[in-house]
Amino acid sequence: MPTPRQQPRRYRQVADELRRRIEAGTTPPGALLPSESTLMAEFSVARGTVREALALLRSEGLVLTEVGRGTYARPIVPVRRVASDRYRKELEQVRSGELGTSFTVDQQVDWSAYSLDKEFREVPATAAIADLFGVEPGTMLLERHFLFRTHGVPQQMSVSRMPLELVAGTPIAVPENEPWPGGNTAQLHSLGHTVTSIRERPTWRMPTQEETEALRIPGGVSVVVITRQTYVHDWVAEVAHIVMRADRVELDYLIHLD
Amino acid sequence: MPTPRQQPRRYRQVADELRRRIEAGTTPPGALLPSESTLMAEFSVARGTVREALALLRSEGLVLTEVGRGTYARPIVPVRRVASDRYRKELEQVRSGELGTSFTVDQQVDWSAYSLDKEFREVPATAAIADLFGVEPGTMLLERHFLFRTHGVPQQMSVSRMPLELVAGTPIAVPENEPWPGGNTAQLHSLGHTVTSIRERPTWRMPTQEETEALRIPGGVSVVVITRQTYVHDWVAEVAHIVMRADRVELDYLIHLD
DNA sequence: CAGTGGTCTAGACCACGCT
DNA sequence: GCGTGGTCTAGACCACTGT
Repeated sequence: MPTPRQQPRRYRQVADELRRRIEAGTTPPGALLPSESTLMAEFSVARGTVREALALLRSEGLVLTEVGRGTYARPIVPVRRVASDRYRKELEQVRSGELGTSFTVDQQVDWSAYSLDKEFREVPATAAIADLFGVEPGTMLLERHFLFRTHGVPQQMSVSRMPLELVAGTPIAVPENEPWPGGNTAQLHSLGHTVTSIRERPTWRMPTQEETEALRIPGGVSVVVITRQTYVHDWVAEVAHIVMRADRVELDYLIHLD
Repeated sequence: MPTPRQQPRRYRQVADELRRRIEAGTTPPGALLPSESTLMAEFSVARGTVREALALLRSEGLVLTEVGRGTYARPIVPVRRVASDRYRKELEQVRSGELGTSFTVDQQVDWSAYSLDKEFREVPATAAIADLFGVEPGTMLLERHFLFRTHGVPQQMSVSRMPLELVAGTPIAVPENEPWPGGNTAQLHSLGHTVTSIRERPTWRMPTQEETEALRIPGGVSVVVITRQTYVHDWVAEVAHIVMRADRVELDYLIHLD
């Protein structure tokens, strides 16, 4: 039996007290915590100890840190539900001729409230991507990089790829046609292909430097990365990687059994 | 335009070099990295700097740390695919009378190779749980805590709840009947209810102390938590929380559109 | 500019795993 | 018992954010 520590670690004591204040509402969402030097004085600990305590709270998702500004309680933000039935809705919209994309469905924003940066490239498939498509490595792809914003705020980065052979010379290969009403589903529909299923594999990790800058992610916040394969029967028509702030999304998958 | 740093941070240099060694195979999976004091000497930096570098690699999932042992490159372990069609398979097994549970389906292990700790409680529904069931807070539930192991190694913790009214006096309320061939699906089937859909909401976070101990999670590894609702038409028959090591699972959702 | 967090140093004592 | 990482102290200089 390990002897329980007589003295709980100081950094945990500090973290516990700060957590208590946040949960009690003494430090309401969005409010700045005391600065590191203030906390050093308040708890009579070294700065390293204060920083350990704050790192713990960051890893719990309770606080965010921004340089020059400070550490603050996680603000309440509307969390975006990324539901599996969004693709069904998208398909219905396409068939009925309505506007929208799965992005606008998730965000519940008007089509007009979002904008995106886009960059198209023609690249050979890496081994990993070729595997997801089920083609030979080196097969040429149209790779489309997007940065979505709502009301000017960056929300989502994605890379979507389609076989170049499929889209070369079509309106899909023209960046100016994005955003395309109805999204991928509509694009494939315009080529005569109806999406039959979508496979999504979500993973979580810390953001890369590029992602931190592009999505303006504060310290301690991780990202969700969804690897998506768009199927037309057994054929993979599109492979995408979608990156979002983990604290702004809630994934929701409904599995029908009957 | 911010001036790019002339001198990259030392801890990043250390992390970059260690990362290079791992990716180049110089430090193969499972191999110990040099100890912190060795790294201090090798790179001529203070211990805090070495520890920052290792913390970065941990957050990237490249290395794991265990006290008294050291920091080592992440070993290659068979990753368990948690596929959405596991419930379909389970339902088919139940109908055909075969043994197994979705856990054994995921793990691809024999029914006999796994064991579990179990603890049953009768508790009133908290507000959050009641909301997931769509009942009044305080409604009595049978709460079943499980710790699954394969070949003795802890793999998964879960808490599964069913309305007490539904299961009181039935074999489901008897702990000795676990593990129950066919799992939840079979249990509900035995009461005359056929599962029609499953809703899963996955989230990621750092493990609690309890989870770290129960699942023997090394430093830097996070957990996946799946909130599951088992539906019989519009009625929620079960609410579960499933906790797994994030580096040992790959979530895989297939969304049928036709 | 003052104040914030980011990085870095150079010590120290401790709990834990292995042999 | 020895070496590992975990925790803690007390300094220092820097970059970034706001006023």
